[in-house]
Amino acid sequence: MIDAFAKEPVSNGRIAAALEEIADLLEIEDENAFRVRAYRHGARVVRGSARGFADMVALGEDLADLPGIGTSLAEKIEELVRTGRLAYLDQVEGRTAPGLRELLGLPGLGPRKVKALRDGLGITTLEQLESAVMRSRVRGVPGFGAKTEARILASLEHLHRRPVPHVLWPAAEPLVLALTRHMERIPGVTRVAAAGDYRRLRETVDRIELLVAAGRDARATERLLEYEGTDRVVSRSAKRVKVVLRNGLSVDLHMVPARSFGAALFAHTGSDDHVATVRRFASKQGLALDERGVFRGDARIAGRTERELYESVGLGYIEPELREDRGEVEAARAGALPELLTVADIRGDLHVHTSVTNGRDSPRAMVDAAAEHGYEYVAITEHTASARVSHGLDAERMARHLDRIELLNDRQDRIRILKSAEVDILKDGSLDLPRRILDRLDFTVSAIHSYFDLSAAPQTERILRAMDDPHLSILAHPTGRLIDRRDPYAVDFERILAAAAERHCALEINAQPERCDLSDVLARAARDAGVALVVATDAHRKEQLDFMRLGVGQARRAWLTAHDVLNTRSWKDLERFFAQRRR
DNA sequence: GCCGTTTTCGGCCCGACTGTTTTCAGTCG
Repeated sequence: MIDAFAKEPVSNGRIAAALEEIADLLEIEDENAFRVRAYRHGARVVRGSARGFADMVALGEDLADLPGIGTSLAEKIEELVRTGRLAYLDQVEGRTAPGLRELLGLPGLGPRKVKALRDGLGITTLEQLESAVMRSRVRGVPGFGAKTEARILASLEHLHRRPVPHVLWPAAEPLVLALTRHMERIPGVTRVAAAGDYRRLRETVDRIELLVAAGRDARATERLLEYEGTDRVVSRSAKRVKVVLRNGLSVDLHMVPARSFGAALFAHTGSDDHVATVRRFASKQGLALDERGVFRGDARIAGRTERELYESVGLGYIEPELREDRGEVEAARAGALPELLTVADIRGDLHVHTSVTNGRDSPRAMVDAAAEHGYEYVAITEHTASARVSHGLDAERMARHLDRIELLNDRQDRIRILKSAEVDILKDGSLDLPRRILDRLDFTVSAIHSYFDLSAAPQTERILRAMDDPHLSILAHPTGRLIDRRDPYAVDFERILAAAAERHCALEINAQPERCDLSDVLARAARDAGVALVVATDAHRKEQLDFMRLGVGQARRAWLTAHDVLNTRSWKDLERFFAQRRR
């Protein structure tokens, strides 16, 4: 049935991009804002779905049953999936110029101003805008003045210099910590907190949001400008200052009174959708919720802490990682929020490399570092031979390596060293070690490192075949994506999940910052499909063992509890789980 | 365009900030 449609199924990403483009173009046309929002929301639903919309269409499911998708969006998505085209998008594109969407991306330019530029000066591209700004023609358009013109020029120059819209979470962390320390040293400052994507542990961060509570004369916004990493000021007022750091990341600093700190933290932590949903929930009860607090009429009934805010509207406290409008508000109302995994629950790291293959530190050093983390066990998982670039071990070298690991284990009793390997899954789905070696291992971490561009059918078969081998215990970095660098390989993920659940194969949440693989969305789908998960760092040097915090963060974003994650268990229990695979 | 224990029409979050069109529209978060 699925084959009745186009050979290359239309991806969720492509559907979402089409809906977003319609939203952008309609916005420029000054279409009803709620209609625009409906397209944007639809795009988010598609992008956030673990299931392929193309599959759902192929199975004859009614897309309009999904929240945020109505009959109109459902029809358009089906058309796109079936034909690869979307007539409505072509139509809207046909009446607008292609460069206009880029103009919308400039700070200070919204749909109305973009429209005014087009109607007034015929500007439809960044180049035309730049030329008009240079000749001071923009200030002649109604609604524009010399200041706006100067700001546009600054934005354009900035655009030429830096196409870096975001950083991976761990790159934001030292900046957040340094900024926090800088602000905390200012006399009169009583509290500093980071909010935004950073606080929600999103895999990437495109802006640092910092809240500061201070006495009236602390002049905290001015002091931010003294921070050595500050490159330039974008905007500034008594309550808010926005700067760009030397590395290109922007920082928004909000001055907040202590009595509103919780409400402001809530509002700036986001996500926007979560905040909107909680606000709607409050308003149904006759309560008004904004950055200052929760109000019944003129009376403030909450605002000092987030917990107080949630409770005042009849919800349990919702952890930041859950605030994505993915059902957490309903769960909080029903008292059904999960008790999320914590770093303290983790008893060991199951994916660690050493200098024996492509790691930096010796096995001894990695084991010591793992012991210092308080772990009960650590698995040394070297690459196998076919992973040539990683100096992978062939059968003979792996045998000698395992001898040495056994020796190392005997010589210390701080931590149990597990014998494992990151076994390459070859093109035909077989594992890259002979059975006699695989039998010596406590378990394996198996992964794809080659032929990323197979189409979905053979790639899926390859992985299923690998899972048929009882030696495959954990499928590592299951989608192969590298954030901003490489898309996930094409695969029928639902079949992978079904097979993993049936065969007791665990799936990894790989905590390398540019992997975060599985993603939050897919990890949640895996859990829902009954698949056991592992959070592991894939550390190649001892400091990288700290990536566990990021991996646990992604697991929390996936609603996982300690129960869902295998490496919260003792080795004895873990061994029992892996033994289910090998009769 | 979506949605409904105020259900098929009429809402949909809203206040702060900015620049400019001097009394408020547009943008942002």
